Amino acid sequence: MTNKDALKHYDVNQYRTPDGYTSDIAVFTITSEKTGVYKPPEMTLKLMLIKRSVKDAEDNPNIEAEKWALPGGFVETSETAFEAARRELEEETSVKDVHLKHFGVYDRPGRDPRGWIISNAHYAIVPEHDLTARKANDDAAEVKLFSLDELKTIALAFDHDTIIIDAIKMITSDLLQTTVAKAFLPKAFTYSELQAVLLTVTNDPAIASHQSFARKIKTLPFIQEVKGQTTSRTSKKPTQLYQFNDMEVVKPIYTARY
Amino acid sequence: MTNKDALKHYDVNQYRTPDGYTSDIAVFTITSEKTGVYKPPEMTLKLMLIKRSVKDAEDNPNIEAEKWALPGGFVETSETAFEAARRELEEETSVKDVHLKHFGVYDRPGRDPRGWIISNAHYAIVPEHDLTARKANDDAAEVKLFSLDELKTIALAFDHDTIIIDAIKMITSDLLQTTVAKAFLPKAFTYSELQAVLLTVTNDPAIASHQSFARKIKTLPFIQEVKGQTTSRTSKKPTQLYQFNDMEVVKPIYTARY
DNA sequence: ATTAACAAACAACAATTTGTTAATTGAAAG
DNA sequence: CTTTCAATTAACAAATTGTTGTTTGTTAAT
Repeated sequence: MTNKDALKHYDVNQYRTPDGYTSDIAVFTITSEKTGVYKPPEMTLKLMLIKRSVKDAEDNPNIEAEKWALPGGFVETSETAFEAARRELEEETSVKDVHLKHFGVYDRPGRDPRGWIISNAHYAIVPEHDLTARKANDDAAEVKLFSLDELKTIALAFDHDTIIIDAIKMITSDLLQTTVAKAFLPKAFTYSELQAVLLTVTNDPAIASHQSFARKIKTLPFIQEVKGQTTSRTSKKPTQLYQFNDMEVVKPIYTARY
Repeated sequence: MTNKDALKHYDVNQYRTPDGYTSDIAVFTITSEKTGVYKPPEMTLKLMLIKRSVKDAEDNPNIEAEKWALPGGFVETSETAFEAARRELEEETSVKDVHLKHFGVYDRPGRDPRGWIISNAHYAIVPEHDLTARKANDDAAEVKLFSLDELKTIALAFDHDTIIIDAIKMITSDLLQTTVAKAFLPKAFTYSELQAVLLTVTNDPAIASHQSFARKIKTLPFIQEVKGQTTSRTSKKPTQLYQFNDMEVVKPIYTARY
């Protein structure tokens, strides 16, 4: 094999190599504040952050201590950053099968005082009740959910402020332009539950109007009725359940209404 | 400063570090085949690839020789992968100010036989005439533009087949869902030129129909008429020129028509 | 000078979708 | 029995789209 010969001559150290490769995760959840029985919930999009502890696991002073940060950690040689994110998320929250998506790389020289460390950033969507089982580990003194407004007011470690801005931008456009909203919802949901999810990131009147949205959901090719299935979660009158099918759509901005 | 104390205890070598960090670029262009004078052009989306030479710059056997590959190279400590992409693209094609966007990271263990090498992938949009000035460098025996159909038939280096599939997916959805189309067009363009760009990645009837698209372009909030400016590039009758303004829009799939 | 050719622009009308307001339904709660 | 309320249905005007056909401005051939 000709690659073998070439490898003999290849010196892996002719370039300076990074000092580390980390995987960070912006964990989003939507908290549902029930406004009463037989009412649709009020939903708020929140981001989970951990407070970096004063001492690390070996009892040494911790870097960027007492600031809020995205959960994450070093990627191992045997895994991808995506797999590392899944592993770390399970260590942190004991949740498997979360929706996870890469959204950016952060590699600005000097972004981490420990050296040339590249961060591969992902966002995750975790249902609220799965986060209640979360627990702080050695490196994380505290875990807390922040609304997008609260985020503006706190001190963040490293360049996590930049990463978080990008994460919010990405989850916002994905919620509106893809079917990820399904990761926030039960398999079968009502039109008003879907609507509440979307309203956490938009105030588009065509989505905010009950009549328009209830009429529209019936015609969306990527959503279908669950025939004969209803629930009374959101109203006294039993209401139709819907589910996403596996269709993915891309709609041009050039054919939309303005 | 408390970070200083923490750094004394931080051992940069406690984790295995990557053997390299590269920046790869999927360079897209649209070739305009003029179908005649005073006619709108036929456009085709193409990807520029380089053929890896048998020997490298030091006259040693080259890795993945004679396969087609994305241009790219190692990121230096003093720069981001994005800056490296810009630098390499200028070295390769002598073009500055190209539209450039990150779209993925490739870090599967074993993807590169030289070691643990992480690729940060970008796509670039370069006007066709800027690519004519391109020249092969030491590492690149040959440079060629491939249509999306031709790409399926050739041997690609490393995991560049996967990277290219993702690049095409990304530029397709960006062309339709953002205003990047402007990077393929002159500052002022006709409705049929914009239409031709979009038709390289979609066959949506609302875009393909001349009447519908010509009527629609007047109502798009992110495009405006260049008052009183016309051209005869595409027809004998002088036709109105348009330009993108700086508005960015996000249109939900939930309010589109199906 | 007249005419053919042709993309762009415009017109017109039916079909469809949306915005809006109002009425109805079904079950819970008092 | 009545009230309450989210969901659903109805109805109609307003706006947008699909479609077909006509006009316009210019080039090029006769």
